Amino acid sequence: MATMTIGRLAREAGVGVETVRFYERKGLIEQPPRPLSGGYRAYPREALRRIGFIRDAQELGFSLREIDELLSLRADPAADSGDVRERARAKVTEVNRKIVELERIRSALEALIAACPGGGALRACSIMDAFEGDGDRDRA
Amino acid sequence: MATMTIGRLAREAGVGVETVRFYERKGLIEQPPRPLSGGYRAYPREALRRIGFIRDAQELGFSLREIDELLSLRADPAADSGDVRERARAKVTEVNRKIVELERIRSALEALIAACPGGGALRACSIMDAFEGDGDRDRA
DNA sequence: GTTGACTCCGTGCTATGGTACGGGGTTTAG
DNA sequence: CTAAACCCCGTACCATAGCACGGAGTCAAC
Repeated sequence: MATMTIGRLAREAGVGVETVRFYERKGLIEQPPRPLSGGYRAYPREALRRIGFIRDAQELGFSLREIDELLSLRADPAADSGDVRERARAKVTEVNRKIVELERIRSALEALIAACPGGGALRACSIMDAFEGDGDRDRA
Repeated sequence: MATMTIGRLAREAGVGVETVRFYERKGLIEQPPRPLSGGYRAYPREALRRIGFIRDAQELGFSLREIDELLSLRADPAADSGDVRERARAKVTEVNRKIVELERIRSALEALIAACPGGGALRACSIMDAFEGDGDRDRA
């Protein structure tokens, strides 16, 4: 069969069984079909990719609520596709901002690495000396 | 004078006063000098940039503990600069991974935007259809 | 020298994202 | 048909990252 139990899904996804149930309660993964009168959940393999996406997005600073928003962006005939496009574009902007900030941090780290090439007599330097942060975030 | 009170610092940084004190307790910003016998904290303007960095890094999925690690990467003569370089390089690798994942998410969003150009009769599509996630994270 | 805004500190509460537990029911293998 | 391994659900507990509060001290201005 092409389905798996919750235990196997959790193991393969590298999370706990409780985490899968937690995501289900939060609506991040849909409750899979199960034999009437209380049998076990039978997950399609696709659920594995979905959990992978959730974990990836979490490491990038998206909350579960935001991940739910990402996942519920869908273009089906029943939805207002203009609205979906708009929200998707907003997410792209957000992602681009994150990439820019990560690149700034990377630059700062690389400057730090370059600045201390050996056990020489260097002036103290930290990541803040190289980080180009202007604190523009709250001037909206 | 070139210093500011905690209230002003918090306002300009866009955080609460309690948050500043919280960061101080956690060692993320050092306790500023203050008149002996209990006067007010006098923050240098630099503290503003530091808080900016903390907020930026948080939005990118770094925990306060990890941010502390980033901030304490410093190449001063008293430190083992080889070790600092090594840790900095590890952080660069981590940052690069995050950038790659964000680019994958961006591609998926752009595919979604392209796939639903108007109110046409399109097959349902979601971000998962375009996301190239192989779930390799736990095969270490 | 008093008022009002601000700061001090400790303590307690909240939301998020889980993890642990425990008394059951289910499934599969022998 | 029974035992081991797994799953069910609810509830409780935990760490992280703050926010709220309250009584007291401080500072600036009038």
